[in-house]
Amino acid sequence: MTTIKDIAKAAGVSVTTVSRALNGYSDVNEKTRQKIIEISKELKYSPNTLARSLVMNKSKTIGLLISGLNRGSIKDNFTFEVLVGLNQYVGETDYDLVIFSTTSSKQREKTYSELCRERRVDGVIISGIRTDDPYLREVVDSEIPCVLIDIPIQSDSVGYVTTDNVQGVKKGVQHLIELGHRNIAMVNGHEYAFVSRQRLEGYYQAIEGAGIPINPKWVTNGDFEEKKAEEQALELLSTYPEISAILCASDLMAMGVIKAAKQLGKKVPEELSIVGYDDIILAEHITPALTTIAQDKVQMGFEAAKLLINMLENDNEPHTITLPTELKIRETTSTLRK
Amino acid sequence: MTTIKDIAKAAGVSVTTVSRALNGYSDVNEKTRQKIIEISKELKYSPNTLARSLVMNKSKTIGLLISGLNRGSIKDNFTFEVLVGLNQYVGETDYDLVIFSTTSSKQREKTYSELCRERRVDGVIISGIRTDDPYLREVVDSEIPCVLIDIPIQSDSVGYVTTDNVQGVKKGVQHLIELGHRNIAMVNGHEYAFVSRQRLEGYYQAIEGAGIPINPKWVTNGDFEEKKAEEQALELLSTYPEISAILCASDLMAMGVIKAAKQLGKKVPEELSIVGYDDIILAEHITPALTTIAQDKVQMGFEAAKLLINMLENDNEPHTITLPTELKIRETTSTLRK
DNA sequence: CTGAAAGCGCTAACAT
DNA sequence: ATGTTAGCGCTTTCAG
Repeated sequence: MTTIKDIAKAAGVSVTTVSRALNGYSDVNEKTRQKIIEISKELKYSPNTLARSLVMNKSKTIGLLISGLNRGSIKDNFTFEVLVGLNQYVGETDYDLVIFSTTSSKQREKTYSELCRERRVDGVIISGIRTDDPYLREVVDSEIPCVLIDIPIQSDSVGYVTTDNVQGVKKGVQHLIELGHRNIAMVNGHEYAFVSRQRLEGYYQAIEGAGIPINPKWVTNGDFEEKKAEEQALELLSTYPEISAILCASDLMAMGVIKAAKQLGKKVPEELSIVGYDDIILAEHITPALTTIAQDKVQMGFEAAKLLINMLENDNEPHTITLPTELKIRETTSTLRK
Repeated sequence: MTTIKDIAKAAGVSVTTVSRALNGYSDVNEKTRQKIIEISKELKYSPNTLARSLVMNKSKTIGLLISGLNRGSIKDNFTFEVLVGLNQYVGETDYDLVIFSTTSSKQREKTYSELCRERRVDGVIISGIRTDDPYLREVVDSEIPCVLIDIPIQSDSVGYVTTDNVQGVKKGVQHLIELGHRNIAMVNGHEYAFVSRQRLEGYYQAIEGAGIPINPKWVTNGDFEEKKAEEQALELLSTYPEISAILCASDLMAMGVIKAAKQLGKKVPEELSIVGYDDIILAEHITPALTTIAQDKVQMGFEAAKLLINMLENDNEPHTITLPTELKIRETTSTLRK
């Protein structure tokens, strides 16, 4: 494996000059540079980024702490789309992404900062972490630049990108209200997700905004799981048959709710309108196609990478980005049938 | 940032001893070791893997060369599932995955080996590459251990994991034949994919095995694209209305074919039976649910990682794994209607 | 414009 | 059982 030493020898110069020539410094004779470049090509030289990182104390590497890289996250490919966005932006830079595997048994034997420091990543992107995850506290305390996805925390070294969850749900609920619904329930995620709190807030705002009294019993948690949501909906709809519409905090849960409706012999959307959240691939392909609040997951990844690299290179002030959502009206919502 | 030097100073020993103590060497007094470990905790020491990699000449890092990390690959989440499998296995080891972003404009300015050597990866996993990709030749020539997904090439340093594509398609076609079909067309991928060649072979074997004459005109390429497959099917079905069944080399293409059938007013499966390949998430959720040849993509990723790390650590001989497929009979195939 | 020398943090002979 | 020394490949003062 060729090193700058080899090149120096071949060119009859010092390693210093080789280093400077290859890195485009100005204070090197253009002829010398050309010669060095030529020789380095002949010798098929590639710089050793490890050595460079060691001395420069930065690795041009971004760590990925992503919980959704497991079998359970395949159906809703939120994680993948974020990854695509990250990759898209990072691909245009000289950074690389390293995946910290946190699925394993050994996962919690290393603290967050150990993980980062060992690999000497310049920054980190975190997605799919719960608010009660011990790593989260560490992130805030740590000096390492970090961008969170869907967790609105910020400091000098941490920023975030998220979508406007309050507005999102509001749009969904208002759509139902416009269709004449007043008995609107909600199947939310769980209390350890920031987005769930925000989506609940959106629900309240929309309901109250329409002068409809809030019934806390009509709000339940489905843990973002299809099965759990199905069970919750089953109970909800049996106990309160007057419910005519349900807003779900994820499309997967909406699919569970559709199953519940089917079991109870309630036709969707004639007897029960359903709104999902996310706009996963499945949403438009199931029957009936799911009305949902779409968020651009690829964009989220893209912006997260952009934000982090900006923080790394320039240190711009506002480290936060909130993306809009879009209501996609499809076939699971219709006017209230008396 | 604490280094072993700091620890050495604090413990009153040499850096060598610290290094040995921390790395579990036997030739160090147990008391000294305990003291060193304690101090290293107090000082919140994390080893610098960069420095270690540099001197050991291995990085405990696996490079990922994956073409399907872009918007176009979201619908069929083949890539993601492979990634999940990779992550699952790698997570149990002390390796990390680094994603080489090849989506970018700068992508082809670096050769394969430059990419690998710069980051000093110990091995590489490649997926989604075409047979005419210049990287492929480099892989074979290169010394760097590599596992290919779905490309049956092997040497001392390269292995592969794939599924039994011949058998897979054979099962699909035989299923159609058992249903009474004889006029069976095929929408294949493209000539730059090994799997396409193999799947075509499976088609031939099954057709000939049943004593049905082969009609080359009934085999067409859809480039693994939904839209392209739709167009091809449209032409095929218009020109040869006697075709009663189509085997597709991917589920996405099968969805295109379904659209084509719809346009021509052909009912699926009553008037046209369709078999897909892959068993993507969508397959069982669309209406009618797609009969397809399933491959376990997560498993593929898992085995690929396992294989590579085995090659890295032990150098076992046979570097190849072929996984089985499974025919999933759903709603797009039925007995031939006269 | 170029070179000598130091050092990034770590491991690995080779003593002792 | 422990320390000394050298060196991995690179960048970066500091001199010249």
